Amino acid sequence: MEEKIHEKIHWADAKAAQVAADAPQLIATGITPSGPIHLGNMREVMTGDMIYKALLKRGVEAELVYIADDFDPLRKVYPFLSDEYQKYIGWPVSDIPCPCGKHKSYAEHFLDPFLSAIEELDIHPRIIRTSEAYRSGMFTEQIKEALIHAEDIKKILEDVSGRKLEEGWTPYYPICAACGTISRAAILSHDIENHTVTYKCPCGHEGVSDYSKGEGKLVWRVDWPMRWSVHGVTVEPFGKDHASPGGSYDTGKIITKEIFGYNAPVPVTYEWISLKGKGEMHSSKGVVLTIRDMLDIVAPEVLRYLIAKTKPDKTIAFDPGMGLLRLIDEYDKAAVAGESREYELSKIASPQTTIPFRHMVTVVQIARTDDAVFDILKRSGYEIVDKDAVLDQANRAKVWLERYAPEDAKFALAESLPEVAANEKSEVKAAVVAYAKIVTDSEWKADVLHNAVYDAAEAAGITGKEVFTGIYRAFLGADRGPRLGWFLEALGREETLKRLLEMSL
RNA sequence: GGGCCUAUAGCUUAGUCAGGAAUAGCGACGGACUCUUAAUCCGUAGGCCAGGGGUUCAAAUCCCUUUAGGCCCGCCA
Repeated sequence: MEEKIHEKIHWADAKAAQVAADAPQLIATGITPSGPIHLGNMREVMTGDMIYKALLKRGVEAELVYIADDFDPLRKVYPFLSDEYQKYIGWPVSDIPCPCGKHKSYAEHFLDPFLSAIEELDIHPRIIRTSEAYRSGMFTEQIKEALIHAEDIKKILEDVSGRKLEEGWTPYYPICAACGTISRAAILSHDIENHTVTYKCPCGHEGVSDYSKGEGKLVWRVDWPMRWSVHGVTVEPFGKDHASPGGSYDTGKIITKEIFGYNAPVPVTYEWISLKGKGEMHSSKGVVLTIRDMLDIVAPEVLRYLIAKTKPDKTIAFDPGMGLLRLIDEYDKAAVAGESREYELSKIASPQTTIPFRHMVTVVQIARTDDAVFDILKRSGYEIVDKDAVLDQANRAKVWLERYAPEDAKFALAESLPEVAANEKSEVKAAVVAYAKIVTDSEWKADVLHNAVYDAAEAAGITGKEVFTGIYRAFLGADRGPRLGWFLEALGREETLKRLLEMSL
């Protein structure tokens, strides 16, 4: 009897259930720091982290590592680089000078902000730098095997991917002692005893490369399966580009088995994240929202929620405008309900506020100073538990308004009575002034203030709409604005009355 | 050219592996709160499951095909 059980299993738990529970698991993630590390890249690390947490929850021993592929060569002068970088093309990014001069290398320049960002996201992997791994000699035996079995590897690559490699192909690329590039140098001889090869670089230089000292690296399609075997990787998320048949996972699976005697990790393929209206994110094309950019406007748990709620094989079209507000609302709801698995995987131990982000967006547009933010919030009945958390949230709201908010989410408090209000019809002016009188002594509460509008309108014999518009014009010079009662509550009695009474002139 | 993935309500999406009455959220619409004004609560509508064909008692689900978009096969992680 096949009963169809439709209990919802979160993708991270489903993946975690695929691995052996009785053996320690190593989840590997990795990115090449050749440019700004963006939201799309972050999906890899977050995906790994969620599976890691799902494994721990199942009681499986697990570790998360982040492998920084800083030994990869710079491929071209990206749009964000100066032309001077032309001369570093082909160099390992760990050996290229930092663009800003503050970091040890080009690689660290991009790695540093990324590593601090993932800390904020409550992701704490062990960091492995490929350049250090190669130079430590930990791959020596495997590189030796790869060189010895170059023909076998070549055959696997040709069979599985269906392409043709040139005569004399080897999986090892030395770093040329003369030009510094990881080039397709021809390997002339291999001294197994002393783990060295002699090569002839396209630049003309002939030299010796000692692979126990990291004087060269394996080509990606061999490098990857080699690392699985050395590090003991059992689960690995990677982009869909690696996942196609004949792609590097397919070839890696066979290479790691036949050359290195190791079983390929459980694959987790993930889709790209695109920017709504702007297309996919590519650091090389300059279409990028870095993780730092994101954390400037979104709390880390919300970012985690975005990844947690979307299965890895689904494309995410991220909308940093109104879509972001929706996402935050959705997260807040999930947080209040407090029981979904998505929420569990998203929440982190960071300081929280109870203030809805949408409200904060209004508040920061009224407040001129940080202190004013606190005053307004207190007036609106919010308890300030953690001042720093509130200020963080206020800053995110400000940055959001500045960079991503659509025009109709923004308003500006006029310094004095706007012309459009001064020229208001006399009935409306009278009603607005009447409104001011009604609320002068009433309780300063949003719903009270809001309802009083209707009273004033009725008394004046005009519609509520006209009074609303009149009041918005008085403060914003616009016909619409944030929900009035809540807006005035935030603004405060004194300022409200002062401005409204100017309408009587 | 060869291979693969994706397509479900206006939007986001569950369900596809193991075929058995189409999920949910947002939005829209309607209502409630003395109330159209970025809130809350309640309710309603909205889908030939991309198109076509087939297998089956039964298809979003399996097979074939068409269309649209994406990815890989250029050693690029």
